[in-house]
Amino acid sequence: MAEGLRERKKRQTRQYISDVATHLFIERGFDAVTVAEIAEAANVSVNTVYNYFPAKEDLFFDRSAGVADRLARWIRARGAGESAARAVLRELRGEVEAVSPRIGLMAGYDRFMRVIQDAPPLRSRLWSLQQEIHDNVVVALREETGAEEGDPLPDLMAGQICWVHQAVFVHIGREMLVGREPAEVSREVLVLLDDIEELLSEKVLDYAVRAVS
Amino acid sequence: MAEGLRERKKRQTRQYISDVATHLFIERGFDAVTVAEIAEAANVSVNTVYNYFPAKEDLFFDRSAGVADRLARWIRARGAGESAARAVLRELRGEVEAVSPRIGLMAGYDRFMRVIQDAPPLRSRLWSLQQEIHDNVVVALREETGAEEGDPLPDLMAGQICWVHQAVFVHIGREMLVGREPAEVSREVLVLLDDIEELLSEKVLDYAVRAVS
DNA sequence: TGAAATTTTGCAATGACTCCAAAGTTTCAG
DNA sequence: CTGAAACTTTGGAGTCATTGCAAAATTTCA
Repeated sequence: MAEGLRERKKRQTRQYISDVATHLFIERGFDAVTVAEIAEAANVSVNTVYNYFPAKEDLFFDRSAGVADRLARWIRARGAGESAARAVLRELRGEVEAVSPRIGLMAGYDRFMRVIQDAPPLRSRLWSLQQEIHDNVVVALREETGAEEGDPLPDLMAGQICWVHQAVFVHIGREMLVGREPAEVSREVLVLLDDIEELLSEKVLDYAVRAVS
Repeated sequence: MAEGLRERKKRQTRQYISDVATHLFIERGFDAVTVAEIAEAANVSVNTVYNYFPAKEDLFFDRSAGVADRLARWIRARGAGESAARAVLRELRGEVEAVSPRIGLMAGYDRFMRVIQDAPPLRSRLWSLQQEIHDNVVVALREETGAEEGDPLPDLMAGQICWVHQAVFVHIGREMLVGREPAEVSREVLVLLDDIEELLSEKVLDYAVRAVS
């Protein structure tokens, strides 16, 4: 089954609603846009909006699907002889470096941040996203290290690793909000990543090293 | 001026409303209690409730005033030759040890956690509380170390220090939710604190050491 | 004791979100 | 091609948090 008309239509509708909403939010702010307005602008009923999105905040974060297990994925995909933390550091560096060439990726990121900045509900959502990331990392670490049931270590390690990720993005967000240039920010973040790595203990940097096959 | 009748009454009313609300939340859960019910149970109008508390969640967290600057206070009050991180570790140990004798302090803490557990809005509030704590720590560290304007170190260090605090409380919360005995949990947390300390790098443990007078 | 300051309250309104049953569409077997 | 089954969209009514406003009650103090 390729994909029925029904499926395709649903996905399009969903995408369209989310796009329209995001546009409106960026234009006028999260609070200043009512769900009713979004529905009207997207040519659907309010109920349809709620059919796709459980809450208003989800309209804004729809594009961030796949973010929740980023770190866990990176960890599982780490190379032989590489630890969980080092894998995450490497991937982060890669991602940040990849921005310089294609700066376009970050265009508009500041307006995006601005919306979040002054909408408490959106910030809450970001936090629960962090929580999800953390939980996924814990699961990954448990599986990768075969830690015992009550072992608190995977949890602590996940905390450290997620902290790295979070520190980077909070920093990026802050800089973008102040209007810094993407290229400059990306260069600066590479330095930050070095600082961060220096702050991690050997224990953390060497946790969950994948056996060299 | 000692304190007018008006002031006293206000404080009593506030306290009473919050108490009534907390009781109801613990009895039936956050969602299952409407602000109107709380108002009625406290013999005030709904508007009066909103006079004192900006949002429903604040009714539950009113008692946690003073929590926001705990860490910052601990850091500022650290002893000569002691670093910020070590001060926090010491205070945390002290607090945890102090629980064993007076176990009463933690009675009911599990029901308290339960309410938070299944009320997303309450969890959000906890997160913003963490954020407040973090921000206060950053300010404290900046002042104590005289770090330069753009120096990202205080922020990173604050992240590590707050992580310690958070790890401890998340752990306590989880254990209490599972119905563990307070005394047992407290003993276990002391071990956890050792694990945590071992995970911190020297850099973190030795940041912002107060000069020996 | 009475006017000024402050708090409490009632009323009305907005907006997010839920429930339900009535259309409207799409799918698919016959 | 056709009609019933499955699914989506919609309208409408209702709950609840939260806000704004002006009247009513209370407290303060000269």
